[in-house]
Amino acid sequence: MDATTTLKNHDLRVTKIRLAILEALGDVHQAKPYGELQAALSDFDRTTLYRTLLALIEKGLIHKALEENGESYYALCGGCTTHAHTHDHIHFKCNDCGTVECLHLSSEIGFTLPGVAIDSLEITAKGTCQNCQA
Amino acid sequence: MDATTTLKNHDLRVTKIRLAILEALGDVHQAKPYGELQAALSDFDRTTLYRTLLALIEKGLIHKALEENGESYYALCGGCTTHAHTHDHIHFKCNDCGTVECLHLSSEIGFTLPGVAIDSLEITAKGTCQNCQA
DNA sequence: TTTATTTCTGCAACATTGTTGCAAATTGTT
DNA sequence: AACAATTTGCAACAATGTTGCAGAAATAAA
Repeated sequence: MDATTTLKNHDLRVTKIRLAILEALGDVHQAKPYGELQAALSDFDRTTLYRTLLALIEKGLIHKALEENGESYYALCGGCTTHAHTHDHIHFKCNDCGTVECLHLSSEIGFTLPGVAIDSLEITAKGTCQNCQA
Repeated sequence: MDATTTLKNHDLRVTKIRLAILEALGDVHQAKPYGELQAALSDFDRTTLYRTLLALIEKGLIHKALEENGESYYALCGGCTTHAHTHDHIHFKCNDCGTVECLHLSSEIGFTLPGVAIDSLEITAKGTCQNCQA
């Protein structure tokens, strides 16, 4: 499915920056930091990028994978909709190359906290990715 | 153990803002957002607060519990040292009252990701805390 | 395809947090 | 009390987040 169709399916008009963002995010399993996106999309206004990211998040096309040192990382969603974000995955950041990946978990992580009702769970693992292991 | 002793034990000079930060963080199990700290410590310069937080983190007295919407949440460490941060806990944020708690896990969370070497793990759960459940 | 309507974009402007350099003030030590 | 080492406050700037608004662009309607 191409980006144009994806946008239409998600109730979004097809515009240059939206197509550009979807293309820039490219790989479904890799999150990109805001700074990198802005550099890649420097033709567009910063405000527009900001608002477009918000719109894409709201419609369930992308999600904020991670926030670190004041910078947000964004990634395409695999199967999220406006009403149901199914993020049964964890984010892994390689301390070496800085790559942030969205990985699916083979097994469910289950645990309870006494007294509290858990709605959502975010797991961020850090370490060394396969490529960076000498 | 009082704050003055704690600072000395951690190789830090005893200054007003450091005592004030430790006091402001108060409860070991609750993380406070930067904005709240700044408001509580408005007598001090913002830069000083910033640098002091860095110093306290480096010496293992406090840790950054969570980063959300560009704001960092800080909490006292329970048993961290300069060289060994033992954060075998998760952070829980109540969507109702906004409270962020550092909770210890009763059981270890164990899982592996194919190919990668995991160094650290951060888990943030969101939901409704005990107080906010009607 | 032209027009109308809705939405999006770019610009200006400002708030907040992060960050560094430097001189003056403070702390711990002798 | 004097000294050396740190720390603080101020100034200054970078980056990100955020809003309002007018002009531009995209879709819907004629």
